[in-house]
Amino acid sequence: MIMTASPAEPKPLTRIQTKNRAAILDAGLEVFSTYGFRGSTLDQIATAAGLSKPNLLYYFPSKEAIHAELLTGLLTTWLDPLKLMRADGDPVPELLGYVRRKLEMSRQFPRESRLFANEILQGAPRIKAALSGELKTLVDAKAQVISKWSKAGLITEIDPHHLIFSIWSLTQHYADFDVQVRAVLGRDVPFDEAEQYLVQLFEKLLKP
Amino acid sequence: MIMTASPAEPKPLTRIQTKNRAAILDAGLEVFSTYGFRGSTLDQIATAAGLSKPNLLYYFPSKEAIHAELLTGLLTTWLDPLKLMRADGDPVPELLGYVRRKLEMSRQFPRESRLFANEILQGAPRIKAALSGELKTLVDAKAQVISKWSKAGLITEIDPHHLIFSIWSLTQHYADFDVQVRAVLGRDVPFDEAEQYLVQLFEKLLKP
DNA sequence: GTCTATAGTCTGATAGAC
DNA sequence: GTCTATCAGACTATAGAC
Repeated sequence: MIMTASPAEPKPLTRIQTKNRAAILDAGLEVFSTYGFRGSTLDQIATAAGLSKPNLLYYFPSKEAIHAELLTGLLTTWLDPLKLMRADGDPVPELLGYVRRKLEMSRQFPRESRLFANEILQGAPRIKAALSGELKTLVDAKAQVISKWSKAGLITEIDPHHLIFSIWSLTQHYADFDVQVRAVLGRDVPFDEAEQYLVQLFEKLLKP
Repeated sequence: MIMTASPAEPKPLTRIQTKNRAAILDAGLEVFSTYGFRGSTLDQIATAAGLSKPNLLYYFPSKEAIHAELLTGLLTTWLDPLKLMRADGDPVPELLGYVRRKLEMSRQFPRESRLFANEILQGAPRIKAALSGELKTLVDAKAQVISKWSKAGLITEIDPHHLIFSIWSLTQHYADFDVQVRAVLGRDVPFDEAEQYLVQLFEKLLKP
């Protein structure tokens, strides 16, 4: 009798499995990003995915598992725009590029942004470790780069951590508080206007 | 038999009623601001208030009623800092004053900020009307004031609505995403630093 | 792989004793 | 005014037929 010793035999997924897993994750994103983890139910997710509840639990062992897979998949995507900021580039264009990429994520992935916002707003119980680990490490490294730019006189003297926080808050606002922005403006979120505004803001702010 | 015709006889509350209602509202704020409406349970609120669940429902008819009372009470408080911005004052100090008052609310009432954020993030089902009504009216009026300042050359040319959005997002970030800020900085939220940073940002931005 | 049926728990809310 | 007891429905998750 022949058995491989590998503990993690990577079973290939059938077409139907691939399709259903994708449907569940998309439905989970929709529901979790709207109601948070505790406020979401398997019934909602199953209905949104077009599956029965037991069938959904055939693909994922638990509600936690769906949420966890969404969050871990998301973190990488979320860090990418900041990773792309290069220390050897021109400071202002590098920072403005970061702002633009981040705003673009709010435009294209508002549900992902709200999923993340919900998790943090609710105390980040499932992702706190990654915040003080992976995220802090990356932010600290990039803050050092910004500090060097400041000291070299290439941009104004500025607190690099607060600068990064302000980029996060300003760009994510248009996704996370989308309902409020639309209610106040009386029209859809004008991302092109927002981009112009943010470019104006950061160009003036960063000027030495 | 004498009966007043008044449909809303304002029964005076006993001391114990006043105390218990306050305890329930405080507990509700704590729980709703952490888990959102759907994710919160009466059990949690009752425990936090030091009451039994039936006793809690003696003071408020339903979960909705507690949440509604918190939200309506909050809206006024939330609009006040903007209302205080005067058209006949000096533009830059008036706007910086607004920024400071708003940040001060994040510092002193982070739970209230998160309650509001949760509600909006989850689609604002219980407060959408106030957003397109009362809030929009106030914001539009103040936006006109800012526009006049712009046109008179007292501040830079700027989109007034996006300016207001940016004040909201920057100040509320320190309350709503408090866990993330603390994780990245590795220490408590430094509100004094934040204030200095935001003053620097808006002074540079507003300069004509 | 997908279904029905259901176990076992939690939820918002009520009844009725004290 | 406050409690114990409890309801009906919703909840996550499992068992087992097909």
